[in-house]
Amino acid sequence: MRREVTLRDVAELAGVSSRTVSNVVNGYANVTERTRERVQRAVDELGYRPNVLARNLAQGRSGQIAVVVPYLDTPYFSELLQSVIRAARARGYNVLIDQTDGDPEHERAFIAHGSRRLLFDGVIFSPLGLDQQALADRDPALPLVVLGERTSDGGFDHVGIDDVTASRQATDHLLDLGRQRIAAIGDQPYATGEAAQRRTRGFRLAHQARGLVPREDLIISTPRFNRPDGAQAMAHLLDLAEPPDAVFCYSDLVALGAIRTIVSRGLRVPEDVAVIGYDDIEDGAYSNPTVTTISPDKEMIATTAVDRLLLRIASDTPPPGLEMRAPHKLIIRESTAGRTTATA
Amino acid sequence: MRREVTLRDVAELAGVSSRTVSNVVNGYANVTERTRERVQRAVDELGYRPNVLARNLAQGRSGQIAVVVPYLDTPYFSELLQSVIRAARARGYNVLIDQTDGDPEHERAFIAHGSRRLLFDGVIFSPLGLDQQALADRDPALPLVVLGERTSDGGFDHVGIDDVTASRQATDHLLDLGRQRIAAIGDQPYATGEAAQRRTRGFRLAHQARGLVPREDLIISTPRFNRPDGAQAMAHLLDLAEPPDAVFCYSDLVALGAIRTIVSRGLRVPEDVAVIGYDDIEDGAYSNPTVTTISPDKEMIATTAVDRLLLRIASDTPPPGLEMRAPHKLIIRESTAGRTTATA
DNA sequence: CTACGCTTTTGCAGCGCTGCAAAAGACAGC
DNA sequence: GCTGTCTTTTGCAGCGCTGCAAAAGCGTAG
Repeated sequence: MRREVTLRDVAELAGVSSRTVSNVVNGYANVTERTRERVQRAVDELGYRPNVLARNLAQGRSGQIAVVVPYLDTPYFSELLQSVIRAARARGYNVLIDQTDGDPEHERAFIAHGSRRLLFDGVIFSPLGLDQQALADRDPALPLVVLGERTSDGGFDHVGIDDVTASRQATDHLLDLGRQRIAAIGDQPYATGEAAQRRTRGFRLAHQARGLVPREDLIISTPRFNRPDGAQAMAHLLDLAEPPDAVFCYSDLVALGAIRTIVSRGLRVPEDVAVIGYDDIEDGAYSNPTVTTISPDKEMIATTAVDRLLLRIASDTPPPGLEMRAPHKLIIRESTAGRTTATA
Repeated sequence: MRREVTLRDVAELAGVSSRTVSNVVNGYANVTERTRERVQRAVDELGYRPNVLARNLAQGRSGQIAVVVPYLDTPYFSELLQSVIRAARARGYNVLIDQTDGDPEHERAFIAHGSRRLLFDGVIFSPLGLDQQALADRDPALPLVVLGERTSDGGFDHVGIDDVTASRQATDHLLDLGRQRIAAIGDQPYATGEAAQRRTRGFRLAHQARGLVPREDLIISTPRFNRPDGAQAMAHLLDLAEPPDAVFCYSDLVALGAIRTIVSRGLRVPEDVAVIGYDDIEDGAYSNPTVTTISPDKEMIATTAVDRLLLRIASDTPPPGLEMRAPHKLIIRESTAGRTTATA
C-alpha cells in the first residue's frame, strides 16, 4: 500500500517548511498570497489530505462529540439525533453515537471519570433517569449537556421543555373535552430520573386547578415508554370496573400502544376513550387515528444542546450549569378531536 | 487543568519502562506475573487510562467504523443501526454515524478517494441508490460494505435479502387472497439504485407465474419510501376509475401512509383494500390495523456486515467482493388477514 | 565457567500534526 | 546605513502511544 501524502511531502514540493503548509491548510492569517498559491498547487498536485488523527493528538482534542441515548430505535431519539448530527456537522464536529440499552451501568461508565478519554470532547447525554451514583462518579472535567432530566448539580447544562406545564396543558385539553375519568400512563415513582414524575405533577395540577382529584388507580406506572408498555397498561385500565374515558400517555409510543389495545377491544378513539401522547413523533401523524400530542421543539433542543456543549468545550473555566427550556406546543389530532375528514 | 496521567508516569511509579506498561495494558503475552502486578498496581493508583488518540496514531488505525445512512429517523435504518452499533461495540469498534439526507453528493464524498482519512477504518454504506459516479470515485483502499443495493463492482461486499423472491412472496400472498387488482407503490424506474426495481420485478414475476399481467397504471413510483409518499400515492390510486383492491408497498412506512389514506376515505383495510409492507418495523406491529410485511433479518444483516467489514479491514490483500443474502420471512398481520381478535 | 537458546524488558524512533518562540524579511524613519 | 517595528516563515519539540530490534536476564548444557 502506498504511503499517504504528508505535510512534509507537500512542503518539499512547494519548497517551504511544513509549518507553512500547515498554516495554509488551516487558513491562518499571515501567509502571503504568493506562498499560499504555491502551497495550494502542491497540495492539489499530491492530493494531500490532513491526517485527522495526528491533528487531534497534537491539538489534544478529537473533534467529536458523543451522544448517549438509551435506545436508538425509539423514534423520539432518532428524530432528535438527526437534528443533533446536523447541528454538530455544521459546526465541524462529528458525532459518535452510543446507545446504552437503558443500562444504568453503561450510562454511568460514559460520563465516569476518565472514561475513554479523548475519543470525544464532550457528551450530550439523554439518560433514562439521572442516576445519582453516575452523577457522583462523573468526570467534572468532561463537558456535559443533559437532555430531558433535571437536577440540582451545577456542573453541567440541561436542555428540555417545561414538562409540568406541558403535561398540565395536555390534561387540561382532556378535561376541556368533558372527560370524567382521565388516566395517566407512564409514571415512574421509583425511577431515579424525574421526567416522568414531573409529568404526573402536571397531570395532578390540572385536576387540582378545577377542584378535582385524579383517581389514583388510574395512574399507571410503566418500566419504559414504548408500545408494548402502553398496550399492556391500557389493557389493565380497560379491565377496571370503571374504565377511563381518556388517557394521558407520557410518550406517543405509549399512546400508540394504548390505542391499539382500545381498538382491538372494539372500542372507539376518541369516542369511547380519548388519547393524548407526548413527543410528536412522525408515527403519530399518520396513525389511525392520528395522535394528539405535546410537541417539543426538537430542532431547538438539538441546536441549543450542541451550541452549549461546544461553548463548554471551548471555555477554559467551565461556565455554570444552565437550565434551558425549549418551547413546546399542543397539537390536536384525531385521537382527541375525532375524525375531521367528512367521509367517515 | 491537571495534566493527564500517561504511560510514562505509570512506568516511573512502577519502576519499569513505559514499553512494559504498554505491554501490560494491552495484555501482551511475555510479561512475568510479578511485573504485571506491579504495573497494574501503579495503573490503579494513578487511575491511568490510555489515550486512544495517541494509540490510534501510532497504530495507524482509528478503531472506528462509519455507518452512512440516508435518514436516521427512518425506523428501518434506526433499527438496523441499533444492531450494527451493538455488533461493532462487541468487537471493540466505535460507530460514527453519518446521515446524508439522501444527498448523492454527500454519499459520494463519503466513499470518495481520500475522504476524511483515518477517522474511520471502514464504512458500512446504505445508499439510497448506488450512484455510478460515486462508485467510480470511490477509494479502492477503503474497506466498504454496502447494504441493500447490489452492483457488479467487485471491490466491496454487499449484504441484503433476496428482494425479488421476497417481493414475489408478498405479491403471491395478495393473489392467494383472491385480489384482482393489485397495485405496487414504490417503484423507482429512474433511480440509480436497483432495490426498488428488484421489488417490481418480483411483483411482475408473481403475476406472470399465474398467467396474469399487472396493470401498469397500478405501479406507482415514489421519490422516497416514507409515509407522505405512501399517503399521496394511495390517494392517486383511489381516484382511479377502477381502484385497486390490494397494494404491495415497498416499505412499511409507505404502507402506513397508504393505510392512513384508505381509512380516512372511509374504506376498510383489508376488506376494501388489502395492504402489505416491507421491512417489518415496530410501528407496523402496533398500528391499526397491524401491517402484514416482509421481515428481513436485521440482526443478521448487521452482524454479517460488521464481521465482513472487520475482516476486510484486517486483511492486507482485500478479499473479493461478496454477495451475501440474509434470510427474510413473510409476517401476516391484520392489513391482509383482517382482525383476528373476536370483539371487533 | 562459558556458551547457547529462550523469555522478558528496554530504548529509540516515529506516527503526522501543531504550539511556541525564534529567525528572517520587509519597511519606515532618522 | 542603522535601528526598530511589524509581518512572514522556520525549526524544534512534543502530543502519548506502539513497532522494531537490540539488550538484558535466566536457565540449561557442555
